[in-house]
Amino acid sequence: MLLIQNIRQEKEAIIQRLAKRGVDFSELINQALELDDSRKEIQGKLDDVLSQSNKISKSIGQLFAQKKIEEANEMKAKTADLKEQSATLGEALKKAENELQDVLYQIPNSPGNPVPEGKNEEHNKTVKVVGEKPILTQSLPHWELCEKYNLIDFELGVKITGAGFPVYRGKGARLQRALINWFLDKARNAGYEEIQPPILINEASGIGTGQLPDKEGQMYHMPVDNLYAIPTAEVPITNIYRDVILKEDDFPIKNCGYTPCFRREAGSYGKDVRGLNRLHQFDKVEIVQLQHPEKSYETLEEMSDYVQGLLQDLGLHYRVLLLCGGDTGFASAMTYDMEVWSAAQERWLEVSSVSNFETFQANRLKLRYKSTTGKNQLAHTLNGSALALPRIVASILENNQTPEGIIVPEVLRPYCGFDVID
RNA sequence: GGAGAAGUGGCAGAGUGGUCGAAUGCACUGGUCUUGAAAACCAGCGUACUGAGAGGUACCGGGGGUUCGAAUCCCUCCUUCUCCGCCA
Repeated sequence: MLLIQNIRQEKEAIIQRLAKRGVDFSELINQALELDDSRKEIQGKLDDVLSQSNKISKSIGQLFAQKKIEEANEMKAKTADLKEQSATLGEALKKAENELQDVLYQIPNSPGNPVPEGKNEEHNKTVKVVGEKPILTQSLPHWELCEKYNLIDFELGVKITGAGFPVYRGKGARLQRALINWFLDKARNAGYEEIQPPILINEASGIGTGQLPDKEGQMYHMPVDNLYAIPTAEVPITNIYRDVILKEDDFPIKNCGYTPCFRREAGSYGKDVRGLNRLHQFDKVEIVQLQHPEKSYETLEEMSDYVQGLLQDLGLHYRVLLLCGGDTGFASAMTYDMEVWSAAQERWLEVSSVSNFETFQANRLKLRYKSTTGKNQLAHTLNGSALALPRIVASILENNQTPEGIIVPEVLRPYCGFDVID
């Protein structure tokens, strides 16, 4: 959520930056400002009324103390009108606040300066391409490789749960575990504290990171206890810092965590969701940083470099995209996507997304820090996948296939306990 | 799941209807003193909205109610603790 104070101060600049998303938000912005004006006006009136009635109440107390019962009762009569006014104004205030919030919830984060203008993925900017397309003597897609080597059984998952819930087995399961451990060890070596959060969250947490109230359809919901299955570890980990006031020298806070992730992915079908490309349940190691506003873009680069280091270690051919305004997520100010080349599918697969949310999440979370001047200010939050497993597994399987079997990347061998999948 | 107790500022802990946004202690920050430190002493020390400012308003687990007035009374939800039951 954007800060109404910022919208007020830099209205035109924000409208301009938002326009990079390919949509004109000036109307909503104006609406927000008008609603905030009326909110202020109502609050001012309400405060006056309350102030008067507080004064009267106090004097009634004093009169009682002095045993001036009659005078006190006279004063009581005066409050009836004020009471009615404060009830009316109180309701009006609540309404104004809710309306303002509704409008603010509809406004996405305003893109950072380097973000290119554009409506969709066609306008994303390729920042970097690393490595080369592997030349394969055979090129089976990963779903065929999974079957051939008995690594992942998609049908079995359908039987147990439904489509999008694969069963990993044998070397397939071990490869999963190896990747998770290796990712976590790398993150720890890079200074991230490992977190094992709950994978079910309450409503307040969903609101804190912006999944609620709008995107509940994308999460699995357990109505009996009103809990949601997390779509990413970002949700529970970032919510650790909900309603928290940090000290300035706490920065940077670096957390990582492995969790399964659950996404309903309502509405996606077809070739794009074949095999591991899109799942309802998958594993991911997430990295999260809280940073001082002046350093968050530096940190975004650092996190992007970190994720790229993982891809390089795995020997994968990848590219880095700077997402254009229209393709940048609702809450993000700037996002890099890392895409790995899938040799058999002959397409790029998104394996990581690293974003700077600036104060957009922190505002909802009420995540602040006390600056050296003693003032509380919103912190910046960033996160990224490091990494999501399914597409990494797909790329490793496809790109490393040989007639003799699938060659396990060297860095994973100590974790897997085998060199080749055959 | 059953029975009981409790939730107050960073922590501890007073406060059971009226000058309580809240005593006191610890912690923290600044100052005096000191070559420096400690001790002692003095001062400051929650959050948010609003106002040019003085100030005003709200917040004592969350929500609702009673009252002229609620940290204090009532209802409800949540959480924690103790005992019992069940159980990885």
